[in-house]
Amino acid sequence: MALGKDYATQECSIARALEVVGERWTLLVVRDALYGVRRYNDFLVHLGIPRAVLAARLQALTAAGVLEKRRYQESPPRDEYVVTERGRELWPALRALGAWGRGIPGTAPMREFRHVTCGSPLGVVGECTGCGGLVPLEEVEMLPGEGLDPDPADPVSRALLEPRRLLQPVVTEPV
Amino acid sequence: MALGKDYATQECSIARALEVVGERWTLLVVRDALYGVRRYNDFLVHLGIPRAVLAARLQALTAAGVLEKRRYQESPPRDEYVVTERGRELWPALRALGAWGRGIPGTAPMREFRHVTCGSPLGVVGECTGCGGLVPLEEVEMLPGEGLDPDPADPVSRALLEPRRLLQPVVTEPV
DNA sequence: CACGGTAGGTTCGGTCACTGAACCAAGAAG
DNA sequence: CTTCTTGGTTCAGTGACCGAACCTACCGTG
Repeated sequence: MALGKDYATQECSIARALEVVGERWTLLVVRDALYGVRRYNDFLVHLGIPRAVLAARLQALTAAGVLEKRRYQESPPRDEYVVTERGRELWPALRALGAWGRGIPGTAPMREFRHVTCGSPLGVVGECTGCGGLVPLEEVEMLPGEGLDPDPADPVSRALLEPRRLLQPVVTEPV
Repeated sequence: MALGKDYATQECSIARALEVVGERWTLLVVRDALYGVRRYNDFLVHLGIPRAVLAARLQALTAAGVLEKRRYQESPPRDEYVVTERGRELWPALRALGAWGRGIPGTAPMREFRHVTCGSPLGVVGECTGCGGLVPLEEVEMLPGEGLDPDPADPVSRALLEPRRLLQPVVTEPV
């Protein structure tokens, strides 16, 4: 959103959160990071975001402490972006937004989320409807819903078709 | 964000939610509406938003079913914007974002939220830490926090300094 | 060593949304 | 008849976003 000037005058935690994650694409980048996407190229093909914007968002999120840039191989040097604890704390907000988005008319649910240790579906804010408490991200299982394209073009979407845990790194198998 | 083209290709409830509430200012308008702000002029002075943008957002939110335009006096004809049930369902998402925003370093908490019938503070997603369940918006009491300017310029901010329930209409007493 | 491929960017011109200020209109108040 | 209030619309300027092209290491192959 390029907020700075205006939102800064808002005396509100919501406005300050939006200063960090309120710009276009930013929350979708965080969503993908929580789904296990880590590499520049994977974000790129999965989101369909302009390269310059992606670079700016990754840098801003890293500066905000939501992502962490980490060298995963030396030769050739390659970095990946991993969500930090601070980034994981955005899960309830993303989950609530997603739950709200499901209520938009004329659409089928895209993904289902389950507490893997007890099998119950998640509530609107990521709590377990079975055992009641907030579910650690590692115990959240993501399953494809009926609204999802069964044969997507990009390899990241294909990898995300499998039932999988949150945060589990996406591996894009070569075509 | 003016999403349309790009986000439409995203197969994700979060992306679809952001199509509706992801543009600049939109979530802050909804926040104000949940706080009890209803009139064009009150949104204007409280948010410091350009008039054209406010008009566009109010119209878009009304079209999306988040707000409802309602005639509150006939002569002269005056309308107010009231949150619908669909709009109230955004509260968990806003609450989660606000809770996350409180964790941004270098800031004091702006507002506190309490379950008025039992006095316990609200958790990160609007649940009651005392009695456990999700709290109906009418039972949420909002109190000023230490980070809040004790003598703000605009009448809406002054009205929101008082402890008050969510959704309770803001009355801007004449100066 | 030339050549092509991959990962991760930067640069650049065009477009579109946001911004602030000015203007407009219907009624009420004086 | 003039001014004030409420709720807007119009308009020029600016800045963010867009897609495409280009750049830089490095690797693998012949």
